[in-house]
Amino acid sequence: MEKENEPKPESAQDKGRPSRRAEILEQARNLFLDKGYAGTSMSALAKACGIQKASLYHHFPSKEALFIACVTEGYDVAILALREIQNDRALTHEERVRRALAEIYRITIDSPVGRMSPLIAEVSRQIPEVARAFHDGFIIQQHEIVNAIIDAGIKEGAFAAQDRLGMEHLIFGPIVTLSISRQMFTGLDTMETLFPVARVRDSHCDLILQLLKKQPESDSAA
Amino acid sequence: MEKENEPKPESAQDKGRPSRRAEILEQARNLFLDKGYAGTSMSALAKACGIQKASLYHHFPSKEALFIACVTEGYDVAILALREIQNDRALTHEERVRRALAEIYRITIDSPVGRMSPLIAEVSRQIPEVARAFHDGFIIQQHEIVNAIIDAGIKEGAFAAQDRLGMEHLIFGPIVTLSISRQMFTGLDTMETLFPVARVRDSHCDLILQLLKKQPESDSAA
DNA sequence: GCTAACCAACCGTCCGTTCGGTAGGGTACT
DNA sequence: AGTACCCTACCGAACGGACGGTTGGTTAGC
Repeated sequence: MEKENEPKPESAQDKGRPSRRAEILEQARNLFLDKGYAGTSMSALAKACGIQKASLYHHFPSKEALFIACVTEGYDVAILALREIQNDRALTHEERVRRALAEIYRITIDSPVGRMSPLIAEVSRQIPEVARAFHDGFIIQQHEIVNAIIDAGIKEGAFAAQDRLGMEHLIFGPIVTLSISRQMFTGLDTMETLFPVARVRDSHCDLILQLLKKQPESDSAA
Repeated sequence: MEKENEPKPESAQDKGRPSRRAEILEQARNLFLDKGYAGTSMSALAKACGIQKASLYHHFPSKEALFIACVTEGYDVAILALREIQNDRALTHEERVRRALAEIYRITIDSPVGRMSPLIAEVSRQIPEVARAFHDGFIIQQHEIVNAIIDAGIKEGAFAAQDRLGMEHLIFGPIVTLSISRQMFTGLDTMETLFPVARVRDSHCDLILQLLKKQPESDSAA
């Protein structure tokens, strides 16, 4: 029951039409994000797709396999956009940080993949491979790119050398938390006051650059 | 069905014994945090408490009411500890920030209430009052206290005036995200490398204080 | 005529909830 | 002292319905 989750031969989706499989995945992502994993039933998903429940099992062997596909298929393009910013030689170091930050905000708040953190936290105990895939394929990639961008700035003298781990958490922490807060507090009147994307993003970016551009405090050089 | 959720007369728990109601709440919190809302069944909860499922309905009118009690009962003490730090006149401004940060880390990562963000994100659409209660009783309180601590430092010239909204997100963002990441990636080998509580906390605190103690960049004076 | 795609109907299980009942401690009236 | 009564706490059993998953059969395009 645990070892039958081959990710499908993928041989039939190169036709021109959007393919039922892709539509199922999109509807499933919406439902999972809205109701959680256990709160989403295969019957409800079938109804949302306008097909019978049994037809879902033609495309995916189980609910679990379908969920894994939801998580693992889709963050490649997100990472690709970040890589392009990382390798864009026409940008200054500061501008590259600004672009990368803006892109991570876009990914984490607007795209389904970015909004899946609470969902993965929900199922991480029951389906550990989901956490592993999300970690290796998404989190690690993002952290590596940001580290490389900052390292390049330090090597060329544009940035001060701050503590690596602290800077990572200072960059990703506010973005992930903003995304989750906006999911939690959708509909509350104070949502746009406390969690406005554009204002937080700009202010966040300014503060990060203050830290990167300043001379370190003298202590803890290493 | 929505208006019968009075928090119980509370007249019978002043006996010496720990009260069944409190034990149900504790077990429920553990299960909800582990399996999610929809993933936690009343049968499993009853078994964890060592009583019959029907007995749960003697103490709580429904699963939903029980969950609301789980969220709303318990963060009073957490907020109280923060208030004490805020009002401790013996501390320097910098030391007060360090203590407050450390306390928020403790609350958010160690206490059940602090770890409930993904859970609330899961049910916020179906039970909006949970999100409202968590927001008003926990999030807003914490933000107010941190703002007051920083304002006091600014007023006495100890801190530079940084953008309020950005600083809030820079303070709470990494903590909440660290808590959720540690829940998501429990069991992964890189967990303690990428998300170690003590190291992140100390580095985070240093960086925040760098921003508070430095002179602002000259632009955007309010 | 083969096969991928789809469907109606169904399986056993578990869900949240309800019902009726009982054991026991406290009053209160006789 | 006896007993009738109530209340809290709990239990066993069952409810209707929804769950994830399966079956066997039909359709439609190559």
